Amino acid sequence: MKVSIFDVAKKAGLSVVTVSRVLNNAKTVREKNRQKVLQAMKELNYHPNAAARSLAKGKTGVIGVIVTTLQDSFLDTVVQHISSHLKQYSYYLAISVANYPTEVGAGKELIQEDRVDGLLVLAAVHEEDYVNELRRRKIPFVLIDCQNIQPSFSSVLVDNFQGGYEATKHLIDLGHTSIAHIKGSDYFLSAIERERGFRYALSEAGLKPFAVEFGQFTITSGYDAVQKWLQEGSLPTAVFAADDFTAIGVINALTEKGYQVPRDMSVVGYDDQLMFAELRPHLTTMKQPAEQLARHAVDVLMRQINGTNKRNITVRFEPELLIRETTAPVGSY
Amino acid sequence: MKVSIFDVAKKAGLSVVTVSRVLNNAKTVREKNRQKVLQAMKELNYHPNAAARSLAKGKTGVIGVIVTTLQDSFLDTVVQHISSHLKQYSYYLAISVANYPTEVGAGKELIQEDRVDGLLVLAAVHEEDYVNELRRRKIPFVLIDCQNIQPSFSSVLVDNFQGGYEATKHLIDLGHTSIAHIKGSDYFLSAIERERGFRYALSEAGLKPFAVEFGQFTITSGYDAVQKWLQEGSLPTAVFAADDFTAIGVINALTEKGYQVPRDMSVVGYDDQLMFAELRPHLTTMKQPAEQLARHAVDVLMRQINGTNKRNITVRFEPELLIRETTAPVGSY
DNA sequence: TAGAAATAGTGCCACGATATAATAACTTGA
DNA sequence: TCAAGTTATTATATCGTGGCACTATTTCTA
Repeated sequence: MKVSIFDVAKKAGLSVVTVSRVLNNAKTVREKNRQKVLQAMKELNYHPNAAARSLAKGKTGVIGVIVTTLQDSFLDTVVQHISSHLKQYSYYLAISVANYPTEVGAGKELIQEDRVDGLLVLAAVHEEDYVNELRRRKIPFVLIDCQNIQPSFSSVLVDNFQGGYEATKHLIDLGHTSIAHIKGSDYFLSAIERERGFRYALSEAGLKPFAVEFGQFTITSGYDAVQKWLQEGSLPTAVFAADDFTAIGVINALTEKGYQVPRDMSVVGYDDQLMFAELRPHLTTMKQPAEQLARHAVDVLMRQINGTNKRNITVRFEPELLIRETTAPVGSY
Repeated sequence: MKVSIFDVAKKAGLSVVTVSRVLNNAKTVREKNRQKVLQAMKELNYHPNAAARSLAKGKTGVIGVIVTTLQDSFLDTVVQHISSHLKQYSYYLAISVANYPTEVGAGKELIQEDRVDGLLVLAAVHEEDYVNELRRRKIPFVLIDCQNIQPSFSSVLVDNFQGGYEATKHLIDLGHTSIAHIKGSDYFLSAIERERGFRYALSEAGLKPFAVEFGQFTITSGYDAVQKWLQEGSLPTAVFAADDFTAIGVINALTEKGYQVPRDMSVVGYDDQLMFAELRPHLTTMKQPAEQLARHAVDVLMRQINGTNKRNITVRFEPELLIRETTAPVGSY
């Protein structure tokens, strides 16, 4: 029923081994025979069985991706790029949605049963234990946008301090002096770093924050901050929000009260979430280089798997400021 | 180095077969011995090798999911539910992001190399050929929210006609008589069905549409429709938007021009996209039962794989109207 | 306590490919 | 033309597990 390598060999009038050679691009096959084999494979519509191959080679051709949620366009984008980039290496993608904090040991089974040759860990939070386990088992892995920046791990991430700094600098350059920040959850290093960048930019300019509000990367965070300021009686002229959700919340609250952005307030977000791309006014935001991140992570992982990697390195990419419609020079209206 | 079933057998003082029996939950193992085996497995931290198992059993324990994009919260949610529901069956998830229309034969390799035991096809558009190929190869599959409703395929979907009908009925019940619809791309059956539901509800009430505008499930679609109406000089009092993005675009355009929702216009969306859940005013929308959909699809697929499924059935779920803040009785302000 | 039923164990092959090492077939040069 | 060297091919063992057909042992039942 099922065509195996034997059938191909028979049809081509050669041995199984020769067929295997062709499959694995071994050099020592006469061109004429190679053609015969290819022809036979085609006619029989033969495709090697992955399980048998894995068993014999000790490699699966599968990469596992551990991700806490798919409900985030930045992560989705990264995953999508990982997927397409892996294809170039003829690798497949197995996804384990971790659902933190319920499942801490996500993807464990993938490793234990030797289902994957390597792992990409996305945006994990408390990954130390997990990662040490991987290390102990000698499973190649690369951390993407994780907090753990131990130099002994392969890791790619985006410079959040720089992002916070640039976003704030942009507002300062527009002449704003009354600038607030709405933080992300302190739980995430990214939030802490962005705040640090914010504070640094201000102090560099000899300014003090109008306010620094708590938030959790949600629309509500931005909405509530504005409510609070209104109740207290005064608004800043500019806000650096820890992410696009927060920024949208800010704009939403302002619009609802009859204020306009950027006339009454300039707002900068973070992430360039696709879903908000079309909302008016178009959001000025910090874009993270998802594709670069994905590509680099995959490349590094592949080198680790092939053993051609010398040492582990943390690579830091720069975010990019996208100036759109929610920021304007102070008092320009 | 690597622990195999032999090591476990040795440690437990039993034969390999008995260990294998324990692994496969065969009945004929004395409880005492089963414990001995489990104990040995634990101590050695043994886990069966997936490749060897697949090869021997002819099953992989992996389900493939074909999806066109991860940038949609409805699909994401479905995938996430699939993932967690599969765990109950001890199955893993391999994802193939199709990127329609570039890659039509997505996931082909998954099948050809016997990497999966079955497939879940999400929201495919022109899947006839693809699906026929699956059928020919006798790969179990279930279509989720696909257009193809041939009764000979297993398929689960949400009743879009009903959704369109209910959304519109809600507006009619609120007293609206000037109701418009902004369509989704005609390309999708879901869009066509929702429009049909819309028209049916109106005609049932003896009403005519204020307008039916073209759209493509985007924020811009909604935004542009409002712009157009404003230019033409009059607005409907209510709008049924083909999806939440469109609805957000409508609200966005209105707010920008100083109109308020629902004071000046009632708006109903479709999908209950998570990302908009916190936006004010909270969107009245049609929620699709993502979890039910995922659960049922997985169950059916499992039954197909186990051969306990008699015949293929199309199951249609009902969407649910979530009345929130963007709809109000006509003239209530 | 015999006999039936449940439980364990043995050994061998299959699964579909690759690795290894031995063998065969070509080249090449003097 | 033939030995030496190189390239191509093949037979066989192997990867880790499950299936099968029996046999051996233990436990339960009447």
